[in-house]
Amino acid sequence: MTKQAFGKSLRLLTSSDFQVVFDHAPVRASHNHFLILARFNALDHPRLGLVIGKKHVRLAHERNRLKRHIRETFRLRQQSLRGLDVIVVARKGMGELSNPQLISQLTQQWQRIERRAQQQSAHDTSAQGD
RNA sequence: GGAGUCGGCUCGGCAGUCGCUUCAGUGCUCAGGCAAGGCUCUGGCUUUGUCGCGGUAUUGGGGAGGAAAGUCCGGGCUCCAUAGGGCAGAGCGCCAGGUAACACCUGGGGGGCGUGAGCUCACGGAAAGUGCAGCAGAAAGGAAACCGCCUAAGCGAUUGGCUUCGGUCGAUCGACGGUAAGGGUGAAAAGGUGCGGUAAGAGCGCACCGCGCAGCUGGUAACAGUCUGCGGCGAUGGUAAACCCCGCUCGGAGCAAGACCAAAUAGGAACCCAUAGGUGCGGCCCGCAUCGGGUUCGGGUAGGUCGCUAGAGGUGUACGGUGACGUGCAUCCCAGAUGAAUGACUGUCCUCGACAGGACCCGGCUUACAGGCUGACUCCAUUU
RNA sequence: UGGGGCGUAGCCAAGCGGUAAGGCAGCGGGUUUUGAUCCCGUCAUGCGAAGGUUCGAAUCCUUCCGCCCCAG
Repeated sequence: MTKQAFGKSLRLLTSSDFQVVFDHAPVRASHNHFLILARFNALDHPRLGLVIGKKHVRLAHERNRLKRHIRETFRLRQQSLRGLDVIVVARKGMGELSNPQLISQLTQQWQRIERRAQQQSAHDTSAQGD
């Protein structure tokens, strides 16, 4: 039951949190409507940050809709994103996506992030082992 | 029944699962405070009780809009001086009222539109002054005469009769004379129609309509009138969203205002005294503050807390008022986030769901918008 | 969220009540053996959009649209 909660601890809260991820994000997934940046943290849970610019999505209720869906998809697969700080950046045209399109594209990109994070951590541990 | 006008309300419903935020209660944990006791080298250490920031779990409440929007006006609130004086500048503009205030609202007047219910209008002043009107046109403002019309008087030319040779009576022509009817230009050329009048014409005269001024009456007033009198009306053309005049209103910035706690970092901050000069306070001046000197120690970025929601508040009711609204009483508490919350999924029903998301708060205006419910009224048709 | 500014041809722009200058680019032509230079002509719809004031609006007023900047 507690596995799928989404409280304050699962979010990036300060601009320094954001800056750390922007400065060095080894895991990335790019899509032509949005971009996901991720970096390992020292915690046993993931954290999410959102950057939805007014430039790219003009209307406030559209921005809210995007944020809700991003948070929802993140919430439902937070177990597999364990140990990552993630930022989702909106690009132009994201607001034109319908809800089903948005959800399918988001889940695709989350899967890519998970695979790359696994590869990365496997590489790190083997390197440490050597 | 059809067509239409003006309002008011509402913004998918229900069930289940997983989530977000806030408030309250409870359990656990815990920075720390307080009280009492014990030990002690008088620094402290420790036990119990109690309060309890924060975290977490759980239970139960609350959780976007009519436009939350544009930021176009008006306020509250905060700081700047207590928000003051003058100039400059800006806004508003039929009248009366409502209001915290307004550019809003209500009622009334006037113009325009509609058969009507109704709708609509930045609607003070051009008889204080300055300016503007390209092109066209003769002329664009207290003017002028291009074409045209006229030849009565007067003037000039030619000429005839009469003559006492001074003139006098005619004819024809002219425009240097008269005219503003008509033509033409323009957005605009200075009352209209008819009759009279005249050489031709003209408010030149008259009638009716229109206009202006004064009075009277009604109305708080704007204004109105089958009212009375006067004025022929080239008095007084248009433009003030041109300058301007008149009347009224306005100090500036904004919650990223501002107050408090407070790592880092830099050296300053508070109080008293002095006030020439510099700087700041809204554009300027007045005015005020500060820089300067002395004395005393705290100051403040990241971050956090407050401001932050009980209010010109909602609902009901009684009374006053044509109404906007006001007053009294009763009752209710109805978002308060801060990397920023109302969602997702499943099922189901229907009329298949528009525009769209609070960020200090209110009152308006404007713009966007799929529907649904409902009240009052108008016109047309028809039935009984 | 609050505050401020700007929209004139493909680009850079002047004009701010009276038929919208100018430059670059483009197109057509001329000069030249060819090219560059130079000369001439051209850009039917254009003043961000819609209303209003005015005889007349890019210009004045109102509302809307788009873009940019500043304040953490």
